Amino acid sequence: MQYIRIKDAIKEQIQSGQLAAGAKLPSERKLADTFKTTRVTLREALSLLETDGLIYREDRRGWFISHRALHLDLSLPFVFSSVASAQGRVPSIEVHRAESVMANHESTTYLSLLPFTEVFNIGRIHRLDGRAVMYADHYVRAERLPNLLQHPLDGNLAELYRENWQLHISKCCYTVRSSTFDALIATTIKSTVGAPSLRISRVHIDEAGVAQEYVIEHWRHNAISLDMTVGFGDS
Amino acid sequence: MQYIRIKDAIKEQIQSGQLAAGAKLPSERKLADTFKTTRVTLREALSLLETDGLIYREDRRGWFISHRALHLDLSLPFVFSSVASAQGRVPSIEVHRAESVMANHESTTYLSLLPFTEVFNIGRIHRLDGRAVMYADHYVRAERLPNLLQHPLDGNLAELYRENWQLHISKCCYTVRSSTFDALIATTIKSTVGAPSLRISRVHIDEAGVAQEYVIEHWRHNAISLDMTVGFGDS
DNA sequence: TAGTGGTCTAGACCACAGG
DNA sequence: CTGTGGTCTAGACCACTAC
Repeated sequence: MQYIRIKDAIKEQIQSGQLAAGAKLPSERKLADTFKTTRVTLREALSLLETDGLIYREDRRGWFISHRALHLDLSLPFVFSSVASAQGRVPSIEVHRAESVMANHESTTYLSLLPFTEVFNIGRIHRLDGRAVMYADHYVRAERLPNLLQHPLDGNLAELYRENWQLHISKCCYTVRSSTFDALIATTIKSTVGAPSLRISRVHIDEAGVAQEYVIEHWRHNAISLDMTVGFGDS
Repeated sequence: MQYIRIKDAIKEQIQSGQLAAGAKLPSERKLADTFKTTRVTLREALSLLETDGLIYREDRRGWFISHRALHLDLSLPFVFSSVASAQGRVPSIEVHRAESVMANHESTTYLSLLPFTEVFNIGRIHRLDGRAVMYADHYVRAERLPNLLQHPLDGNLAELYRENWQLHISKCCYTVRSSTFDALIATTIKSTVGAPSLRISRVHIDEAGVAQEYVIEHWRHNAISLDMTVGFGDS
C-alpha cells in the first residue's frame, strides 16, 4: 500500500507545519517522482487526503493545503459574514443567479406550495479569504416578498427580509448529510465533480408557522465543522 | 468523461429501483466489460458513487447498494437501538473493546482531566440489519463509575450509568465533521481505509456541569442523515 | 507555448472470499 | 481452486493555466 505511505508522508508535512494553509503542492509529476511511483498511484494518495479534508483542488490549477474549518453553531441563526469575521476570516458573497422560477419538486415539498407556484431562486457563492467554500441555493416564496430581486442580494438575506417585508424567521429545520458536488456546482465554485461535500438544507419558518424559505448549502466538506450544544430535560 | 457517464448509468439503475438496497453489484471486470472500458476507469466511477453515498463496499467482498439513511435528531438524546427500531431497522451492538487506559490527548482535553488519569475506553460496533454502519469510541471518567467494565456494555450506556451510579447526563456538546476511516476502524467495520465518514463527537455533561464522557462516533457517511429543529428567540 | 491536471488504456501481481 | 477486489506500472492524449 504505497499510496498509504505517500498519504501519510504528505500528511506529516502538512501537520508539522512545513506547508502553510493555501499553499500549492508540487505538481503531480514531481510528487510521483519524489515518491518513485506513477501519477495514478500518487493521485490515489491525493484523493485520500482530499476526502480526509487535508487538501483540496481547484479545477486544473492544482492541489492546495486546506485552511482551518469554519465553526458553525447550528443552534444560532446563521450569518455567514458575522461568523467568518468572528473567526478571523475574510468573507465575501457573490450573487451568481437570481431569478423567478417555477417551484421544483423539492421546493414545493419543503415550502408546502401548490405545483406551478412561482418562487425566487437565488444562488450565491460564498468565499473565505478569496476561496469559494460554499454555494447556497435559495428558494423563497415570491408572494410574500414582492420585488425581492430588485434589492441588493449580496448581504444578509434574513435581515433584508425583516427590514423590507417584516418577515421574521423564528424557527429553522435542518438536514445535514454528506454528498458530492455535481457538475454545475463544481464549476461555479471551481471545485471538481464528485469532490466530497457537506449538504446542509434549511427550512426557514416564520412566526405564523409558514415555511418561507428553503436553502440548500453545498459546503466544501473540509471548510466546515458543525458545533452545537443541546440540553436535555429528561428522557 | 466516461466515468461520469458510467456513474450516471449505474445511478439511474439504482434510483429506478432496478437494484435493491443491499444487493451486490456485478464484479468490476464484468462492469468494465459492460461499459467497454478498463477497471481503472470503472473504479473511478464506483468511487464517485461511494463518495456520493449510493453504494458502499465491504472489504474484498464487493460493492453493494446503500440502504436508506438513518435519520438522527441531534436535539434528542441519542439511543441507537430506539432510533433504529423506530425507523424499521434491526439494530445490534457489539462490544469490540473495553479496557481501562491512560487518558489520551483528546480525552484529557474534552473531559478536563489531569494527565495520566485513568479512563475507561469502550469501543462498540453498531449494526443496522446486520451491516456495520458505525464505530463508537467512548472515553469515560473512571472514578465516577467504579467497576463499569464488569457490567454488560452492549446496551444503552446512558441508562446503565443512570441506573447503577445515578449519573444523569443533562447536556451534550456536539461536533460534526466529515472525515475518513483510518486503518483500525476500517478493519473493524469491514470498510476500507479512506472511505468517507461522518465523525460526530459528543461531550456528555452531568447535572453538576462536569464532562463525564467523550464519545467519537465514526459513521459510514451514507448511513446517516442529521436532522434538527431550532427555534430562535431573536437575534 | 510549456507544463499541468484530467482522463484513459492495457496490462500485471497479490491476497483474500467463497465455493 | 477460481474469481474477485486491492494495488500498481508505464505509458498516452487533451484541454486548460500560467507565463
